[in-house]
Amino acid sequence: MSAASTPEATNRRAELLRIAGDLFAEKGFRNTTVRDIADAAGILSGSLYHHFDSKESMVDELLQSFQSELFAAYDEILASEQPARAKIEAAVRLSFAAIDQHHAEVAIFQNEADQLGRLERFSYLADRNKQSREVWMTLLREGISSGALRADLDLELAYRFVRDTVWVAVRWYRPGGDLTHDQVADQYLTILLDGIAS
Amino acid sequence: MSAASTPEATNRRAELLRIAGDLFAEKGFRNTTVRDIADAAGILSGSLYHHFDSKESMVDELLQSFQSELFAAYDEILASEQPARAKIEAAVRLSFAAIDQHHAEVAIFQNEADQLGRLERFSYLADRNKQSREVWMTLLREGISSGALRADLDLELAYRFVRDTVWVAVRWYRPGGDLTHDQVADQYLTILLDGIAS
DNA sequence: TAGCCTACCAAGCACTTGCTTGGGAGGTCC
DNA sequence: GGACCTCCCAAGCAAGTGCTTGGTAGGCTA
Repeated sequence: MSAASTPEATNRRAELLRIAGDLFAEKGFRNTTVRDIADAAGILSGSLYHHFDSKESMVDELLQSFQSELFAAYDEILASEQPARAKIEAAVRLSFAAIDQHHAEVAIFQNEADQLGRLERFSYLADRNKQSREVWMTLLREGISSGALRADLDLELAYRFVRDTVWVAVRWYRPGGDLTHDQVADQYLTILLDGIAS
Repeated sequence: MSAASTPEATNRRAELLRIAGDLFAEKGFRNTTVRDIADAAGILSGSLYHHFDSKESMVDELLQSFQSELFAAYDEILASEQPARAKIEAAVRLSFAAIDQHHAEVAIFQNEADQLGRLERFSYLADRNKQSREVWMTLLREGISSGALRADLDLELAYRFVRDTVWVAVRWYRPGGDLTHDQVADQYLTILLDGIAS
């Protein structure tokens, strides 16, 4: 019925979660069937329910553990002692590192957050969304007041611009490709900070 | 069996298509059932098949007519006699106008192109993707060779950056909101061209 | 007024969906 | 060697899926 008493004890469970996450990221949550997951794992669909309560709980676990890790890292940057511009660069780099190391989770969050967020179980997604907004707005405000960023920026639009440009890269970036995530982050930062005009 | 001999003759059909498009955009294609569409239209699901062959043909018609209109407009900009920077600005503005006026179609294309593209019927989506790449790469190259854009740009990454930042706005932009699509385009262009740094 | 048309309903078919049930093979612990 | 545990299979259920079928009401045309 329930999973192992200590979830981390069994790594079969962790592997099933990884397989499910990859499929959710590739085909979408609703578009991935429990039979798809079971096939990819080499077992029958019913056997998945020895490890997990439901399909929902799989994606729930993936998103929660990823987000708690991500936001802890954001908080560290916010609390650090460095110039505003360096903080922004660090936050952008962190996001690209997340795309590299937690590709499935980022993709799932980007593609399914709107849909899942309507379910009560996933109401924390809206909270994390607000939290993300506060992180970036704080960084942008610090940047403006310190003189590192243009004072004539529309804060709200600038926030959306930064947020979107950072996370949308999950659509094409593939771990192990030509460029490392830090190289991509460098290029994005030069464009974001200084623009493409000469 | 088949639809009206002249599709534009009946506007009931056009309205059903609009209703379906809104639902596809909001809930996703697979996640929208023919019963959802019929409910929203106030008829029974079977009655939809008097107007359309299949659910697939509905989204097909939406995407094809939108894209043929969009790329005709891009071609006009490419062929026009104006400086490289003005062409880029025009192309960005055109994209935001499309988000405003064809919100559902843009959202569907952004969210479903990867999935639908795997079906042979929607193989033209990949062609349009290449065509879009050629449009933007041409604009960027003209910008660099004319001196309007920085010469040290990574063309490939710059293209992805521009493409993504333009279309991803469909996620939050809502027609009839605080800002017009042209105001949003202005803000995006200042950031894209000159960056957020001071 | 006969023939045809558009737009729809009522019912249901074949299939897919997430999930449940009962059980069994192989290992571990005392 | 008995009790327990982990991990899985075999079979199937109820709900939901896209789509089909036969039919009907009301209008338009000759």
